[in-house]
Amino acid sequence: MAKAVQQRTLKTRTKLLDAATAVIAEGGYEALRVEDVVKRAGVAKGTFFAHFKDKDALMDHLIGKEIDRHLDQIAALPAPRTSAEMTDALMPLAAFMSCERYVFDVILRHSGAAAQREIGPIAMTFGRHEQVVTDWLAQRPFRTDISAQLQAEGVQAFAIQAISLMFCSLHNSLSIRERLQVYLAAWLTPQS
Amino acid sequence: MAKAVQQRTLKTRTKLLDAATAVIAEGGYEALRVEDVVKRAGVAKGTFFAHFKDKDALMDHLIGKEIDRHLDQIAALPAPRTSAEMTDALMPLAAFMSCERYVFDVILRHSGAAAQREIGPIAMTFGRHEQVVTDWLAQRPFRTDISAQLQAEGVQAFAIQAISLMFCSLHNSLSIRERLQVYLAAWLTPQS
DNA sequence: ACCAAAAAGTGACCGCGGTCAATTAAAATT
DNA sequence: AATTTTAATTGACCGCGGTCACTTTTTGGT
Repeated sequence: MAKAVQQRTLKTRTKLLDAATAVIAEGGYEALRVEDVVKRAGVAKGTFFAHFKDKDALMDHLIGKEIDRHLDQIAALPAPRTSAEMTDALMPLAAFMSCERYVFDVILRHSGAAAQREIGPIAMTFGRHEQVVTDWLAQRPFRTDISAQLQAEGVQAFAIQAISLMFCSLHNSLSIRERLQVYLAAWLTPQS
Repeated sequence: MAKAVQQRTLKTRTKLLDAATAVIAEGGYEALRVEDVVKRAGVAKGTFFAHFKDKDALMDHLIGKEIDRHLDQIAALPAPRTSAEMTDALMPLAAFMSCERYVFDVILRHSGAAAQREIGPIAMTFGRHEQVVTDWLAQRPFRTDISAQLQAEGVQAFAIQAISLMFCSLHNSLSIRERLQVYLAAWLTPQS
């Protein structure tokens, strides 16, 4: 069996990823065209699709990597003691997720994988995110009537909602931070 | 000024919508091709795009209409007295929203409109949904430490989350109903 | 009834994601 | 070293959403 992958493959993949990163640096995620990427990488179009199932898979990879970077930062933080602290801790990630409408759409599309086999980078980060928040909540329980895991799922749901409403003209009076703060307070420290 | 729209226009529009409905009835939303629709309607391709900004606008219209139908049913219901009753009341809508992965994606993409002018049918239904739930909550408060409006926003966030996780292999042990039931109980009737 | 202006409709064309039979390069076998 | 086998790459091609200069139809004014 040994090495089934050739170095050539890795080199091509690196060229493609570097080219994609450069294209995105110039025009953002939405403006990325596969044809631009392959031209820049100096390979044929078909080669791209031998490395990535489709354009979405490339986005999944790149955006997933970026989310992971933010999660590294978040995981290194001490467990927040209040819902306000938790809001602050989650904000950098939320800011990235909302940097482009297209990026947010890609994230939502990939947040859950239909089949066990197809769990991609972004879906992985959602699992990781849930774990990080669950660990926080296990350390410093905000409310005790429901499990930390359930609370973490709620935190995720509210983060999505806060970002969604930021893109909505009917509800854009509050910033993501302000809205998330209100949600988390109501969810993690109910007063009745 | 008088009538700027000709009957011809309405007739063509009807033909397009009927054709689209027929195509969807045969192969579902995801399989809809604009070319099939115009062929069936007996008009040219360009005509389609004179009536709908793009394919997404057609989907927005058709799916929005379907959601509205469900909201009519829901609005006619008496205000639920428990979170379990609310879950039951919302389930038919949730079932439609999750009938196809593609449909759910379209709904998420259109749930908020970027500009005030561009509020489409689906975005309207989200406003209406929020209003219906807010009215319920105002009648029979579940918790009183936060506003009915805020509670309604949370209900929406959890409904989305419950559907999302149904499409996710990592979390598909529970049905939408079971998961939504747990969420709403924790959100509307916290015990601490 | 006639004509000019406005509205509606047409279809060849383009952009771009994605495919696949053919080609080339690398590894395995003799 | 020559040959077979397997992996990687290529680019012409396709499908389908979307555009636009042009034609046809309707309308409103005279």
